[in-house]
Amino acid sequence: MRLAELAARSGFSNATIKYYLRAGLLHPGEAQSTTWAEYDDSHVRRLRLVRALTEVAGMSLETVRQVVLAVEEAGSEHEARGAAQWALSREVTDEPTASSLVRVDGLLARHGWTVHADSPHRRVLAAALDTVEQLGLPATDELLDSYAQALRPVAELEVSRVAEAEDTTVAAERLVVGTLLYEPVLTTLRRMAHEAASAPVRE
Amino acid sequence: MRLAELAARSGFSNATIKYYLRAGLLHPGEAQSTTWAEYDDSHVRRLRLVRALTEVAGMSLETVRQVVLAVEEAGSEHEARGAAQWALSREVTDEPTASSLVRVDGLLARHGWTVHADSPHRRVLAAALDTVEQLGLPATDELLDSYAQALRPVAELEVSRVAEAEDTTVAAERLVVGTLLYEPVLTTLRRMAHEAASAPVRE
DNA sequence: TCAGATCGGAGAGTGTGGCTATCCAACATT
DNA sequence: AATGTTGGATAGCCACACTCTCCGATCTGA
Repeated sequence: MRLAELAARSGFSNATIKYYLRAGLLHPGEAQSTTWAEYDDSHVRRLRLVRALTEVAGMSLETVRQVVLAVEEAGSEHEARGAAQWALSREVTDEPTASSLVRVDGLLARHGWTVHADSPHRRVLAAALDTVEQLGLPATDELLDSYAQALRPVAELEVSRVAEAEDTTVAAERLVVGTLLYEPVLTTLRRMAHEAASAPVRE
Repeated sequence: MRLAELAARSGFSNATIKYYLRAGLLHPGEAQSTTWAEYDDSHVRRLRLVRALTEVAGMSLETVRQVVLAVEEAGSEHEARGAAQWALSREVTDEPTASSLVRVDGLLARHGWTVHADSPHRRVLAAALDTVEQLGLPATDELLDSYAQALRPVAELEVSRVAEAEDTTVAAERLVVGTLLYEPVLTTLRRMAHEAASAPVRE
């Protein structure tokens, strides 16, 4: 299909697709002549992915580009996971305090979770703990433990579903999409659970 | 304290604080004369809240403003919850499909959750389900049920902690801050759980 | 065959968000 | 009275995410 048809199918404007091509968010079509390039389903899927990551996950185009490149270059599911995690973790501006890092490591140890020592999540989580502490709402270990305990079966189910994927590229994409796109599902459900949990005292 | 001291204590620049005052993110200080206004701890706390909501929760200043106003005007915890939820829910551009709304309602019914019929979360969740479906990663009821089941005890613990608050304003603030600021904690823990759950197959 | 439409590509322009810098009159300080 | 600082208003700036305009090459219909 030509660019115009890709635009019609994806719902993006002609100009926006050109912009995404320039920005490296979309791989070029197969040039058939100077004025003719063939785009296929992979381009449609990519555009859907970009839309999902920007609109649902609220990511910037630059972050989307890094995630997309990481997924593309990954030769294995493991590699995809590592690259995607690096790309997904927000830049933590403030260095986390040592005490928060210790708390994170303690949490991991209590639950027997094996996480890479230089995994970005350790620092991201520690920084998040610092922030809530500064606002006078310190997270108790009890709360963190309940989070960890609740998430373990969920994570196992999710990982097992990703592992079913046929192809490496599909698996990598599924991993990233699943991690990111289910986050709004999870947080919205949590807010609903709050509403439900406080319902008895409602008017 | 004067504006300059508030700037020094909060870490924001003089100019930025003036900008926040204009934007309605920060309530004015008590004017002592034409060139002298008294700021207090409430201003320091507010600035910390703004920083937390923008930097950690990634919210726009306009959204922060709405949340802050909602919390300020709330006369009761219940009111604060309603106002905050309205403000917190992202603008859902696409209308959710009817079938997703049915799935959401089914989920709520299965778990006995009471949620307001016009709660924004129903539509937000349904729209999120539509999105993952479009990307070929449909959420099974099994997955949604496991999310809901995992989150219930967590939400109950969180709600009980908020209920301990002394003052209505403090309770409202705590509610919003808790809901929003613990989201990164939760999502980061989920990503860690993924890493831990797939560790056995790591190199 | 050839005039006009369409294509892909590149650069400049646009609008919004989040600050930042400059100016100003009023006041406080020495 | 001279100087410096304050709060308030206006305008400017920069990054992001497009969007518009132009261009030469090529495809298409009569």
